[in-house]
Amino acid sequence: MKHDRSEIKGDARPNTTGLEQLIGYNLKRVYMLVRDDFRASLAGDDLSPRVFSALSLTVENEGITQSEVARRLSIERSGLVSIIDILEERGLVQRMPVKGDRRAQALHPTFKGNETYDRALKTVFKHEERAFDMLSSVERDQMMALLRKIRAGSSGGQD
Amino acid sequence: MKHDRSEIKGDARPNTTGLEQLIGYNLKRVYMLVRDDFRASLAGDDLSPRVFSALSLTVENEGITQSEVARRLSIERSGLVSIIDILEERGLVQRMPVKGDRRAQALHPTFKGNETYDRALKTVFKHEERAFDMLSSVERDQMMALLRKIRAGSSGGQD
DNA sequence: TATTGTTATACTCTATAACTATA
DNA sequence: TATAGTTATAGAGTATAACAATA
Repeated sequence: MKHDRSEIKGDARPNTTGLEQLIGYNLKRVYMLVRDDFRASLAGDDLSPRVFSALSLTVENEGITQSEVARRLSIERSGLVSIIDILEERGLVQRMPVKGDRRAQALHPTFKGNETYDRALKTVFKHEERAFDMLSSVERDQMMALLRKIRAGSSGGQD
Repeated sequence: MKHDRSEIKGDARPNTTGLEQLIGYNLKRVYMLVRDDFRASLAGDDLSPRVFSALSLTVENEGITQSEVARRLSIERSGLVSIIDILEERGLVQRMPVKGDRRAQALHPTFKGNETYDRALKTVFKHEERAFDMLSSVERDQMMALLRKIRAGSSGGQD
């Protein structure tokens, strides 16, 4: 039997075993911490993470199509519909025809959309400041570099 | 207007703006990549991430109560019930009475539970090897250290 | 044939509230 | 009063399959 625990009493087992030794588990816990703070931060502007990210891509890439947004966020086209619906109902984004391809819908931010995004982005910067304030500037750069390296190294993790 | 895009044509905008500059967004994308590979890895043993983590805590802390498992995983007690149900139905874990507190249920791994965990843990190690194989040994240690520092620095992120 | 946007549908994960039996 | 386990329920978030219009 591999798990002979007869010599270990109660909780004396070191946390070098089990979940805590796994990078993936620590990654999950950190992701959840950061996500919760992110969500709470943007709740004031009534923006969910999904809606914020779609707004961001629209503002930063005026005229982008829905399919392209879905591709960049790695979600299904079908799932994006309700997100754009929300942005359009709130007057932050407009669906407009694409000349040359009558299937596609180009997404354009409204003035209010740009304003809302600018405000939200400031909120997000404050959130990042808070969420990672236990890291030094060098450590944050390290973190970003490691995350980018993992994304670049995983097949299909480009965008 | 802050977002004057008149001087930027098409997609020429550098990706130092928007989502890609955020640690949180890169964290999310990496988490999703790793989670998908983790899930696919354990699918062969018919274990979801949730079930695996509960099994892990049970094997590593024989006699742990449901409430304690929920606390350590930062999920609600109510959500744990179905997870333990699955483990018990599959004969991997047994609910047993706690002497001195008749409200509590102590969780004990069965022989099969220990076996299954050992096998699953090997699978998970292979998954981690694969998911982070673009990082050097030093970089993996860096990553782990950074993640632990973030958890330690966030209020309530101890366990 | 393939792609865009869309709808309908279902499934996973999780949170909340309420209940019971104990403490 | 507070806690452990449980049930019922509802809400996100996401994936799949199918469809009409267009390429």
